[in-house]
Amino acid sequence: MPEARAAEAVRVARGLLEAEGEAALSMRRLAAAMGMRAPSLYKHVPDKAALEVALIAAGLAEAGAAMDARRGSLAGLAAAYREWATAHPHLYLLMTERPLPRERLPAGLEASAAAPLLEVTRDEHEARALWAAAHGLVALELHDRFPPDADLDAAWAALVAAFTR
Amino acid sequence: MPEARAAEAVRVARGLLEAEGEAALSMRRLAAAMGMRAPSLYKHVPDKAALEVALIAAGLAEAGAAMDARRGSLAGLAAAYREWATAHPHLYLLMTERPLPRERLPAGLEASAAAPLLEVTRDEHEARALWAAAHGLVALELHDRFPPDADLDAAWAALVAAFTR
DNA sequence: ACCTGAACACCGTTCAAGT
DNA sequence: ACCTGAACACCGTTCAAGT
Repeated sequence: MPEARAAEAVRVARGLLEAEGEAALSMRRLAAAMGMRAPSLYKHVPDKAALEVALIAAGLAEAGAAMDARRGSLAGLAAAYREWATAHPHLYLLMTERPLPRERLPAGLEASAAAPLLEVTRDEHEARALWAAAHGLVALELHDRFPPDADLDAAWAALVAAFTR
Repeated sequence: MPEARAAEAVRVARGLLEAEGEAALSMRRLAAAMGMRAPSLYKHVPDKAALEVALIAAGLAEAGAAMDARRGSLAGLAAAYREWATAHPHLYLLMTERPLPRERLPAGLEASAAAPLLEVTRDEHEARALWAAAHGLVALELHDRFPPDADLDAAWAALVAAFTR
């Protein structure tokens, strides 16, 4: 897919998503931002799902790198996870609230994003539980599901404590 | 809101949501299922958001009751949470993936749904972390985000172990 | 009191037609 | 090769009009 104009579509799509949220990521809005009409987009990109796959892949790589930079400590990884997600809330939710399109993703991407967590846990099952816990805290925060007075720093500390010994 | 026809709208809306998912819960589909056109719905219900609030309130009450029935044991609560959520996947996601409309919800509903978790943890922060962990596992499962060969029973066991002592 | 069609401002996508 | 308008099958919502 990545001919010059397709790469531009992905770049502009990410800007729309991050700046204005999921609702702004429409083929009509994107086309307008590129100076064309929606049908023309289909000469450069197969469909909207392909655009989303490209955004998901980029997000996974970046989030993985952010965690890799804090490799080794559970508390550091948790902080890196929360920071990356809250810095890219709309992209984060796009990455986690639909099935992972594994066959359209670069080989090894999922595994390399998960590696820092596996390193810091006993086994894959504990790594899965830890990932889910971090995801749950982030997702509920991003969706404004906690009471307004909830102390989320304390909740993260409790999570880290639970998975430490 | 709950005049006879409004109550029917909520009932039929829940049927559509649970049977066919979020996309089926449209004002046009709902109206058709009730033998009318979409604009007529607005004589009985303020808007789609009000319908969703009614569904969320019902879901919270039911999930709370399911957990109340397994009060006391962390493992039992975790199992009750997972079972209720996977039995009502579309309603569960509707309940958790948007801000809680607290001012339109029956008083005390949120607190009573949270009570069984508070009972089994050290403090509110640990309760929050535990809820988030359970939510994360459920949400990632419902969205098909785990590898197809992931052992989710083992992940739930690891979660329970982490929060036990 | 209740329901309607028409309309408005949107979606993703296809396709014949224009340059 | 690239872009277009028109169309199709959808959204939530408003409103004047009908019974």
